[in-house]
Amino acid sequence: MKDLDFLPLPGFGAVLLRFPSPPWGRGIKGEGESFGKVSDNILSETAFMTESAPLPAASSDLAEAEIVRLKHYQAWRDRGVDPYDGVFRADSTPGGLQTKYQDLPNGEISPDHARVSGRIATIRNSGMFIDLHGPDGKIQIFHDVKHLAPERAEVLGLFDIGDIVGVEGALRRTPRGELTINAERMVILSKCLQPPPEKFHGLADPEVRLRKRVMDISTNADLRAGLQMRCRIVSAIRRAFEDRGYLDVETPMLHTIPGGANAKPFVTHHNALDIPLYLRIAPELHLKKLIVAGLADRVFEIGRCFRNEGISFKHNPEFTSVEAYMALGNCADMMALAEEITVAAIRAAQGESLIVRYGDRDIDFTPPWPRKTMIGLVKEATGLDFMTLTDPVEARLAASKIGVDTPPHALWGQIVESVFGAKVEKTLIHPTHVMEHPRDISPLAKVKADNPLVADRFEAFVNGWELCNGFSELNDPFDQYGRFKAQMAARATGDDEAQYMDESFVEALEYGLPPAGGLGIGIDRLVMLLTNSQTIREVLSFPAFRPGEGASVVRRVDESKTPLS
RNA sequence: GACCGCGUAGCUCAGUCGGUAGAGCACUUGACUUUUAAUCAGGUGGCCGUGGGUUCGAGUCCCACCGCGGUCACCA
Repeated sequence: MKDLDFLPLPGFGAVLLRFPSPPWGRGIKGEGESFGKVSDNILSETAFMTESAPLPAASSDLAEAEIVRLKHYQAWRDRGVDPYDGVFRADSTPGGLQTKYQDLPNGEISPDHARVSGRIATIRNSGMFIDLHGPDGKIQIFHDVKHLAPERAEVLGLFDIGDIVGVEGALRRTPRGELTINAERMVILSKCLQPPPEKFHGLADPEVRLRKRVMDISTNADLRAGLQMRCRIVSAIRRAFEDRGYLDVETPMLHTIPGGANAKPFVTHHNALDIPLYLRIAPELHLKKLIVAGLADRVFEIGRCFRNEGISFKHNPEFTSVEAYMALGNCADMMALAEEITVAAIRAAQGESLIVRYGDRDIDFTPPWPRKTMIGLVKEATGLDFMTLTDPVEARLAASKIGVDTPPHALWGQIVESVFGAKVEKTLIHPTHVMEHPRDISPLAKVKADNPLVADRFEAFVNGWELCNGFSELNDPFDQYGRFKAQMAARATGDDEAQYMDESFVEALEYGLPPAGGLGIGIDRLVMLLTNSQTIREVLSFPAFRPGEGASVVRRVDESKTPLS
């Protein structure tokens, strides 16, 4: 056996395991030339000295599994290897190899070599079989321990589940059908000091899942697939807007006046300017300013909004929306656009079918979606016709009689909205455009020419959730100024989510905003529907939660004075 | 914010009527060497969320607090 030919030189760190030529088939034939060549590369990539780290110290409250990992870390150091400073160039990924060699028959060995990196997920047969997980899939690693030199076999034991390693070797498919790399070398690229979650169940406690989010994503294939799907959906949405001539723009997150929505903002402070700044609750006003400015006739922005409100299965303090504005467009254009964009997202998620399975429901997104007025839906559900109950006092009394209580200062439109929210919203399972929202609750939308009580505005509801919001943008600066004044009055009566006067926005309107349609879509909720996720946490990489006491092996070791022995 | 539920080993979970703290995975020692959540035999590992109370005795009962979840409220 030629094992010793390939031992790393003293002081050359990261090449740790060398295995002899495999005792089977074509691997023997190809081994000499390709191995020698690649070997030089790996040696050159990894040939560097590593400083000896200070001896770690472990406090007695470390779990045994943590201490073992620290000892393995130290053992690498003792061999002159920095287990965080390896260099490895992969030419393949686990999932890519699964696809490329899907036709390799059981028991066959490919003449090809591959170099992959990944995280050790399981170790079987005392290191003989290792499952290596990468973002796109997994592949099995095989070590023929019988042919491993004793000094190398010893090093094999320094690998732990969770370590990130690089592996090179020939490809084969085992008689039982598992695509496998016959490892000729394995390199430590990053030592895993924390014991990973239980390999079969992963993390189950919802709190632990949040606090150890990194490991949840790493070990929970469904979560990982959902987050990856989210990214593809967002890309598809971006492409769909660009295909329709919309310019992908960015506007400020820090606002001097929180505007564009009725919501409570997060407040921060700019030191040099010595002014409060608000994390944006909506990009709306800035995007319309860009239309005024003539940057483009069509703009869109996919990005974060922040609202200082409660957390629930469909609310996160920061969330992602897309907003789009179309010069010369109107509310009807936006309803059609909402359908097109949603269909593009569905195609990215599941292909041709527009029937989306969510929980135990099949939701049919086939356009065009039904278009109904809010007043009409409320009348259908309750028998109350708010077109004839236009006095706030009468309206409030009527709502109260059917169990919908509203505050004394509530405007007619707010009462209608409350009844709609209580009696109608939950019933809208299949996509439905709800049109003609009350003017009172639509301070940025044009009123309907034939009915000044309602705005030319719609919201699309799916599964009882609001998914889209769009309208014919109010571009009359006189009207807009008056609407802001009305919002200020509402704020004065205790409505702390009413909007602020934004004089710079009114001034922009005074330069002339062309007639325009605007649309907003809640990305998180759309992704929830398309990934069959029951909570918004499943579609966010790092959902919000209250911080608790952290636990870190490194920190505890640093604080300890007991040397690790 | 209100109510209900949960919190036990690194992870997943049992824990009966209040009476010595349990299993699987992980880790470790050994066996095994073409496994697939490998298997087999032994071993290590606990502030039972935190603090108080009742009791001869509390993981278990009571109170408070912390965290999480659910329902409701709030929420474009």
